[in-house]
Amino acid sequence: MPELPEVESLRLSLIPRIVGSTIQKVRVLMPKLVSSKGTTRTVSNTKVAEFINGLEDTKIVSINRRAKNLIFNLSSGGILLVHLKMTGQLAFKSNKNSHDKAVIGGHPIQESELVLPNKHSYIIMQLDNGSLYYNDVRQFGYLLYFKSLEVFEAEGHFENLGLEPLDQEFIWQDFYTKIKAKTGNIKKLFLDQTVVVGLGNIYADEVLFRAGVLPTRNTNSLTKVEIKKIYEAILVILPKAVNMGGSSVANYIMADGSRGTYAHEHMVYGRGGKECLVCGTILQKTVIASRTTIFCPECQK
DNA sequence: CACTAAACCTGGGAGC
DNA sequence: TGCTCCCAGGTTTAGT
Repeated sequence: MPELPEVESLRLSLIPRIVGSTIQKVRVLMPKLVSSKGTTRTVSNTKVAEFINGLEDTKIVSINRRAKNLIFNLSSGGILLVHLKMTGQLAFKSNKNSHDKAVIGGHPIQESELVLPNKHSYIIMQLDNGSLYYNDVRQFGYLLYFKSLEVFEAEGHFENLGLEPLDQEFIWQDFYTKIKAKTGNIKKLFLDQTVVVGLGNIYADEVLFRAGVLPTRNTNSLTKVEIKKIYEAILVILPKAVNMGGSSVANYIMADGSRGTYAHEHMVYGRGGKECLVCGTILQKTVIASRTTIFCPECQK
């Protein structure tokens, strides 16, 4: 899936298009997607009806993000929570036939040809100014409706999430303290979202490469200097990736179907067996927490 | 507790 | 052209 830069780029591309729009009609073609996370998802007709009734005739007031979740605040006081998991997409088609190109960080992003709806458009929302499609090839994602902030908070969806790396609150001392309180290898720690959120398999490897730290290193062996390098790498890589619309490795797209260009900046992700772009050493591949992990044995210690 | 593997799914690419 | 196997941006849950 999209990691933080992709979810954030999607959010930024959605805001000018659908904040202020009213949801008129909702169609749920894949009922399990509106139900709670989990491995086997079964959904009652009542649950689907609650989802549809909660969203119809309500206005999208704002769109926020926590970790890799998108949070739509509705004029009714209700909340729509969207998680894209591996292959989710939110694509908007305007009623107007205009070519409206995505502009992220001041730079227009190249458009792709996206047919909407398509065979994986499983939830379709008709807005007053266009249509919003939730597509998801692998069907891992979910869209959850909560009738109020109180109900949403009571469910404790975000309770184990760590620091938001793009926030002002992401300060060095907090990061250092939190990381020192954990054990286990640093890559696994990034993937589990408990210290800092938003890094996934791509950005965990990219950050560790930039910081010069091996992904296999146990947190209790990391020096203060090394942790500082990791902290600084996060602060450089994530904003830059957002500015470039994220990494479109396979099917990640923004609201208008355009693709992000940060994949061109990848130093290690997807480059196992190739030469390190800094020192020329062959990049090594290993598996950590069941995920393919790429690193440079020379640049990372 | 900590860690790993499986589960949820479809599709693209590699190799034969 | 087609088959089989492996792999994929995430996260939860079952099993050791």
